[in-house]
Amino acid sequence: MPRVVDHARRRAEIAEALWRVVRRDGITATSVRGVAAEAGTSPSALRHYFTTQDELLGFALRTLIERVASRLAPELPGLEGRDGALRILGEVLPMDEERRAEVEVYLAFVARSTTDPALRAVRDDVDEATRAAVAYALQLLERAGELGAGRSAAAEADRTYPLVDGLAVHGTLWPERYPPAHLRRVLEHHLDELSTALSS
Amino acid sequence: MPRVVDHARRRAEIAEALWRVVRRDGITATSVRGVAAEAGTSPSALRHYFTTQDELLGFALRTLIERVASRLAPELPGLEGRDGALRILGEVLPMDEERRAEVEVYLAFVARSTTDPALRAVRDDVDEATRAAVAYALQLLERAGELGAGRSAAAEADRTYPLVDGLAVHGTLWPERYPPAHLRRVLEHHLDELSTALSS
DNA sequence: CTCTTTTTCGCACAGTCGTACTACCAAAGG
DNA sequence: CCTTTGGTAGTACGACTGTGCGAAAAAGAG
Repeated sequence: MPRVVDHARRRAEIAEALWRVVRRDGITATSVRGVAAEAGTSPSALRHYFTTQDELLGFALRTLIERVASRLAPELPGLEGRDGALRILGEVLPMDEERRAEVEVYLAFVARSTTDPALRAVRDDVDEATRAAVAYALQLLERAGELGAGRSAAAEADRTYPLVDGLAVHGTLWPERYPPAHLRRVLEHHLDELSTALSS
Repeated sequence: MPRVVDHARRRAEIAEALWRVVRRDGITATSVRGVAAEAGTSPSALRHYFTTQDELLGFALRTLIERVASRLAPELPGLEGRDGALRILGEVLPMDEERRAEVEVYLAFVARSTTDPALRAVRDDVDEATRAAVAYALQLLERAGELGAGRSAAAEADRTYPLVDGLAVHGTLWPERYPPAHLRRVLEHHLDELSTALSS
């Protein structure tokens, strides 16, 4: 066997290089040559790991999603009550620079995914997974009795999901106007509200 | 005087052609040649109205925003109470195909605006204007006594704005999963909530 | 008619894109 | 040592990009 290289690790490194290029130049100006330069290699070497650009883009997006998911998944079984719900909902929010970068890259991919079927499929999965995560957070509240009388976990999830997504977008696009403290305050205010009884 | 052409109208037509191209091919694949073909002219003729591509993109985005704003502005003074608030908040939501198209194009521009200073400025203005519109809607509720006791119009605006924006994004990206009826139901549920007293 | 001016068209230039192809290089097995 | 093979680099090709330039067309003024 010749020169051994960790294939999976190399692909992941290239994906991370792509994220940096997308953040710096935008997804429109993200080229195979640019990513190769950022990763410190040549376009030809890059093509050894990804035969086509679409494959590279798809892998980079899927890796990004998996990174977020794998950060939340392991501790998910141990979560309970309001703190657990906050932990879940807060994971999507850009509370630090790392997560802000992730959302920023993701937003660029979302725009592209409207006209790219492969990316579109990933986008649909992300929506499904996020919605499920929010629904689970609401169930944690309900189970802990932190959901006010007369409230439906499903109905409140329908409202909480777009709220959290909207907060994530705002916090990512305008971090000065909507800093982490603001996001947290709005989210906590919302959870406070959910704990009160719903008077018809 | 030679062949007279309504300059402003022609520019608007070209902008609309650009919107169609962005929806069809994505903003990444939106080229001067493509827009010219969609508008039924040549790239050279197009260049007579927009000397550079950045100028074309900026004008198209600004025109899109003005279109939404001019639809809401005239009837804004006459709006009152819950119906008025619903009217304002509903304007941003993709309740019909036309508005869904607008939001879709806008989302494409948002992605681009992260790396384009001129578009970025417009994006910042849109955030400011939308936030002000939501705040105004909340004031309408407050003035009509439809804001529950103990509630602050400002604090509820902080929560309502990302909610509406999130609903708009969801309804645009996944119109089958989040159809107009769903958006309206979630929004009304939220307004119902705002009319109740806030128990500390 | 001619002249003038706005609009349009065709062509060309330099640059970048994705990707195919070929040669080279390094390291492990014999 | 040599051979084999995964990885890398260079180069090239055709297509497409934004944009500049010069000529043609078209219509009102004289």
